Amino acid sequence: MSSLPLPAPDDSAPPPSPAGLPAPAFSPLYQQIKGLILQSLQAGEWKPGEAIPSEMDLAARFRVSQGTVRKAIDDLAAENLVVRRQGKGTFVATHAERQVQYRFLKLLPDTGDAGVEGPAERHILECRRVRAGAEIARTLGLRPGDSVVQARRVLSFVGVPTILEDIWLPGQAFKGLTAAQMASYPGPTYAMLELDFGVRMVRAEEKIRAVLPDAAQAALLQVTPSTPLLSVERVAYTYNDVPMELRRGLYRTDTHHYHNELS
Amino acid sequence: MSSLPLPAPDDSAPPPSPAGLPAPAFSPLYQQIKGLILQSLQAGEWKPGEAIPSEMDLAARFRVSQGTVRKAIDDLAAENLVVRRQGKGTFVATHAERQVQYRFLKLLPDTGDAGVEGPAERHILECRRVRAGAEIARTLGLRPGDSVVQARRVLSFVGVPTILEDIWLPGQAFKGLTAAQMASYPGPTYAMLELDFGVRMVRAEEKIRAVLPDAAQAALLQVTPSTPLLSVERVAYTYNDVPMELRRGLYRTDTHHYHNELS
DNA sequence: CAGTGGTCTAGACCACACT
DNA sequence: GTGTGGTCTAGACCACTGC
Repeated sequence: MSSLPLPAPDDSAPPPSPAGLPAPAFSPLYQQIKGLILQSLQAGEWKPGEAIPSEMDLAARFRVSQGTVRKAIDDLAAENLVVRRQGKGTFVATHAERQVQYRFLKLLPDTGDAGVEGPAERHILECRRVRAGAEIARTLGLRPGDSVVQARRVLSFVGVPTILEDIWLPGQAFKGLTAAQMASYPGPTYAMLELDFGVRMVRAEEKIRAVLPDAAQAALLQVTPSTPLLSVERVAYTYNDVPMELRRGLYRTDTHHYHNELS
Repeated sequence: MSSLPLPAPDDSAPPPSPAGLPAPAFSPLYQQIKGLILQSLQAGEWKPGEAIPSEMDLAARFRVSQGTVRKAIDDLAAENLVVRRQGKGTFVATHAERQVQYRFLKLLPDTGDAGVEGPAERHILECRRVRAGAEIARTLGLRPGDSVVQARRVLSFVGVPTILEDIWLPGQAFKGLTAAQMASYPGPTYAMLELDFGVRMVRAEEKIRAVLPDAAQAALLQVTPSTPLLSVERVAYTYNDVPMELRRGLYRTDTHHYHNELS
C-alpha cells in the first residue's frame, strides 16, 4: 500500500499499524478515499440532498483514477450514505425524500401495499428536557445526569393509534428542540433533525420483544391491557457509530405487522 | 448492448424486448453473465460449499474480460448466493457453515454475545404429510389439496424451551422426509434440505406480530397463556423467488430478543 | 449538446492460501 | 512457486439527464 499526498494526513480509516502488532493492516487505496469522502460528509462539506462532486472531480482532487473513486463511492452507496443517479450525479442521502417516507420504520399495514394509508398522524404528548438516568446515559454514550430531550408521541394511521413512542436525544446536540417543532414539521422526524440540527442518522439497531402494556400505555393506544404489543427498542447512530437517539416504541400488530427481509 | 455467442441463447435475465413495449430494456453484459452463472448454480453444476470456476476460467468460458465476470460475481456475492475467499476461490453459499449456525434466525440471548449458549436442542413433536389448506397452498404456490410435509418442533436453549415452530414444505420436493431425519441431522434444517434434497433457501421474508399463545402452545413453551410471544411468519424462497417453505414460529422474548439492523 | 454515472476492456501488480 | 481473489490504472464507449 502507499500513502496519499493529501491535505489531511489520512488519520481516519485504518490506523497505520502501531508497530509490533499482529496485523500489518493493509488498507487499499479506495478505502482511504472512502474515508476522506466520509470526512467531508461528516464535516458537512456537502449537505443532505445535495450532489457531491463528480467522480472525475474527486479523482482529480485525490490524484487517483476514476475507477478507484468509483469503488469508494460504491461502498458508500451500499451503506446508504449516498445515492447514485445516472446522468445526474451522486447525492448525499437524506431522510427527507419522497420515495420512502420512513426509512427506519418497518411496520406495514396488513392489507395490500404500503403507503396507501397515507402519512401517519402524529400527536406529541410531551417533549421536555430531563437528566439522563444510568441506562439512557449508557446507551447514548453520556454521563448520568447529562441533559437529554425526552419526547413521547402517538402515531395513528387512518385514525387508529398504532404506535406509542418514547424518544431520547442528547440535549447537547439538540438545543432548542421543542414539542411545537416536532409537531409542525411535515416529514419524518429524522428529516427535521437533519435540517434543523445537522444530525444525520445513518444506521440503527433494533431489539424486538413481545410485551403487555401497562394501563397508561394501553389507554394511549386504545387497547386493553391484555393486548400483546411489539416492543421495539431502537438505537440510531450518526457517523462513526456514535449513538444519537434511543427510541422505545410499542407497536399494535392487530392491523399492522413488522416486515423484515432476510438474505 | 451486444448478445453473447454462447451455448444457451440467454433467455434468462432480462427479456430481449418483446417488441413494441415501453422499455427497450438495456441489459449490461455483466448481468447476462450473472444470469448464466445463476443458471449453473440452479442446475447444480456446482454444489453448495464447492468452489465455482476461477474468474479467469469463467471469463474464458463466456468470452468476456475478467472484470466483467468479477462484477457479475460481486452481485451474486452481495445477494449471498456465493462467498468469496481471497486466495482460495469463490464458493457456493450454504447453510451448513461453521460461521453462522442459523443464518435466518435473528433471535439472540439478552445476555452477552450470541453462540455462547451453544446450539439449540431440538425436539420434533411431529412430522407428517397432509393436504394443503387454501392459505398454505397459496403461500407455497400450490393447489389446495396438494401434499405438504408438516412438522412441529420445539427449540430449547440451555434447557429452556424458547421457540415453537410449525413448518410446511411442498411434498413434491421433499419426498421421504421423516421426523427421524429432521431429528438426527446435526446442523440447521436448511443445511439438511440442501444436502438431502438439493433445495437451497436463498432468501426469506418475515412478518412479525405480538400474540398470546393458546393453551397448547403455552404448555409446550412452558409459559402461562398470558405471556406475550413473538409470532414470526417466515416464507423462504429458492432461486427465482420460488417459495419453498412456510414457517410459523412463536418466540419467547423473556430471555431472548429479535435483533435487526437497519440502514 | 455537454456532463454525469455505468459498462467493458486489458494489463500490471498485490495479498493471501496452499503445496 | 503457483493460483486465487483483490486493487489500480487508463482509456474507450454507452446510457441517461438536462440545457
